[in-house]
Amino acid sequence: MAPSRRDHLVDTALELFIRDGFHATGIDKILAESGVAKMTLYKHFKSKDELILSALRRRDEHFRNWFMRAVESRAQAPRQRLLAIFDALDEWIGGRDFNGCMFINASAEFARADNPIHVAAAEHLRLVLAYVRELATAAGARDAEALARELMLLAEGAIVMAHVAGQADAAKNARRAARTLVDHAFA
Amino acid sequence: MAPSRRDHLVDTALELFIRDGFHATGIDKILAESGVAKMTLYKHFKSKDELILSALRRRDEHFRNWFMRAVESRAQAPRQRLLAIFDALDEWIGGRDFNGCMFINASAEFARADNPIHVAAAEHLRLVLAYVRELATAAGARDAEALARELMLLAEGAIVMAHVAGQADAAKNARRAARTLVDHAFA
DNA sequence: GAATAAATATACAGATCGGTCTGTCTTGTC
DNA sequence: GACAAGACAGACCGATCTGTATATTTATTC
Repeated sequence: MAPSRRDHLVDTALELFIRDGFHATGIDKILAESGVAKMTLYKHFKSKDELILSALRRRDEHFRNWFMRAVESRAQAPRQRLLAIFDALDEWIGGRDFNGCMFINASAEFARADNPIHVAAAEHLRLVLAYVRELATAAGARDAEALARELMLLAEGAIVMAHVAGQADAAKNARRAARTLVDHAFA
Repeated sequence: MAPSRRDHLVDTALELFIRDGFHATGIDKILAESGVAKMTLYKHFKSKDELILSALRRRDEHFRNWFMRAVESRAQAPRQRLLAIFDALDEWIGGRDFNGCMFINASAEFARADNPIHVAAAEHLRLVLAYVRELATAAGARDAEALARELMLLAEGAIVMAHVAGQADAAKNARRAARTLVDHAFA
């Protein structure tokens, strides 16, 4: 079954938003790239912001799905999975299409905390943090919440250092630090 | 001596760029806010991008100046200064005007690595990292480069978690993790 | 006080923005 | 074959964008 026009639109928008940013990507470029008519877009979405929100939702789904599979396929032991987070991160960062975290970027362009787009970005981080907390709990960390938050800091920091400063080995540095923190959390 | 029109322009632009972002801040808004004429702007800057670059340079100067003073006024012992980084960070994040890191935001809006604005953002992180490395070296860490990079990850991660997810205590979590990493680096 | 330089106001150009409207063409169903 | 739904093309709207041109006012300096 062919993807619906709506899905195709969201996929195309997602790609362009990640590559060029939100403000820099005009409606017309999305339409030209996807071959969809303008009226079709506005039949499915009330505004560009709604399209952005749909793209963020899809990205959140895809990313977390990929991430959880990547972590869990790399290690069975819960404690090893906490480190596998950074192996997955390294794979992502090293990929050809890496262009930073879409949600960090969205928060940058829609800075006010009450903007629905910013709220969606915050929710994404909340969900990823919840997953890391699950891993930490399963591993039996003394303070799973604290450990999860610390590992999140390393992960987000690695994304930033890789994207902004071009540090290709950021995830490897993060993994080394994570091992120290994990060891300490179980000592 | 009154600040020059040029300086006033850069200061106003800086404020608006931090608050609303780069693409979302039009030339006209900067002019209206600063009370400067358009021709004056284009006498001093060839383009908006040049104004952005000037704003980034000023921000880099101001921020690193503030940051180094904030760290060094909080602790004398080099090893304590490594932790004071996160106390300074906490003060910044808790401030009323905190709106994320301007350089992370710039890299988000100007995503291509060869864009001069992106390059300027990368340079800022490089300089901050160099300072942290100095602190780590002065403290006599076994591997100052590695420790500095790890602490940078925590710092950038804290900025992201605070701005995107609204985690007001991100710097405190980062400080806790930093203590573990620092202790480990001297063990 | 005249000359000079700088900043001003204002209008405008040309492009692009998000979004609307009209009308045509295709497609599937009865 | 008639009909309805949905996607298409493309003109169009007002607003806004960066950047330019012109002409006036202000301030400094000799």
